[in-house]
Amino acid sequence: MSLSHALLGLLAVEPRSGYELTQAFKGDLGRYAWQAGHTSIYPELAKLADRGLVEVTEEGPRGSRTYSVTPQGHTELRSWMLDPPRRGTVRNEPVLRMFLISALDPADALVLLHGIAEHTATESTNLRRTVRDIPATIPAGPEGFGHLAAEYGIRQFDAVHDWALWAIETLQGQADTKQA
Amino acid sequence: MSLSHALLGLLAVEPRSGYELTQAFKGDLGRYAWQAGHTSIYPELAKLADRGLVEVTEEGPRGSRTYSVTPQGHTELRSWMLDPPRRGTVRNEPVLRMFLISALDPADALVLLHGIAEHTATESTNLRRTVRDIPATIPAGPEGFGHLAAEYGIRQFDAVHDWALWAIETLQGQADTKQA
DNA sequence: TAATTCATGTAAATCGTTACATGATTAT
DNA sequence: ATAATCATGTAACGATTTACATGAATTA
Repeated sequence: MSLSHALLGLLAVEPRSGYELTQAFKGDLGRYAWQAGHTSIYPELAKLADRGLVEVTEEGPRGSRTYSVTPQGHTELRSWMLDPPRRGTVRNEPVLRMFLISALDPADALVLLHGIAEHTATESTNLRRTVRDIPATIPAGPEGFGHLAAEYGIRQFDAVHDWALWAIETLQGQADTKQA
Repeated sequence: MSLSHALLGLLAVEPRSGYELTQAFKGDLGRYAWQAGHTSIYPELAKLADRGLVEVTEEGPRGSRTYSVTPQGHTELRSWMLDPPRRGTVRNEPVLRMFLISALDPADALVLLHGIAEHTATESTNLRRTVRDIPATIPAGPEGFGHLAAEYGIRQFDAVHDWALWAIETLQGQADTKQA
């Protein structure tokens, strides 16, 4: 279960309350990497605190509690990040669709591929816009790394886009050959 | 929950028993797209049968039962494949790590990035070998599509590899600038 | 003062994994 | 005969989601 590590990582960048963590999951993090709602975040914070990996370092208005990562928490996070990436849960719907394309007839497969080409083009454009809004010089601090993640996304979307175009050509080429 | 659609898709390509489906998830499908063990597959097959999306079309030795997709099942599968891809569960550990890179100090970040560059190079090479073993001409039937999925994987790994090299340069460039 | 946002929680239901369990058939 | 593989299942536990619930502080 990686929710604990997601929380640890976010708190390592900057101490936050459960509410603020919940907001973080509503942005690109939840969109591209890991989803979580407040009903799983609050209990998980309590568990992390029990294990001594985080602690409440500040209490604010409306009963808000700001959590920080303890030294043990940092150690745990670091080893999860750098350890031999043991097989985590693989659950990727878009890729599953790729594997199941063979269950569609060729006409439907082309419709699907055209949709993918369109979607990836849109997403890539959106991410490029996001990057353009970030100052040109990469800041030295934690913010600079958002740049790395965005660039990662752009390259990924572009690769899938190019693949979809290639796949469409390949399938159409086959169909033409058959008809001839 | 996409397990039902994964099963539907696999059975649409070719009728199989629960045991054979379990084997399918042990290959590239489970490695890259969707994981499932027999303890979730058997109950799910029963549910699909209850809903009339699959049916037992053959019984073999050792109590094995071969399932096929019904017409309703085909309809359901097709709309899942082509429908506006509503947001499925996003749960991607590698991408989560990308987002949390900012929680590491620069030296650790470089270690992580080097590991990624190495890993993606290896995976890409493996997949290229797999493709080379497939006959040069793409077969017309379902088998031909394995080619598409493999090409998808290769391009994805190459993109991440290039990104990691770029990220390493970017981070090192920053460090150098700072020191100068 | 009414609506919105901030801020946290619990309970029930669903889903998934691990461990447990059984027996038939085939290969050595 | 023994081991390996084929073939299916259940039970307990843990994680996740949806629905329910409350109240403080801020904004209009």
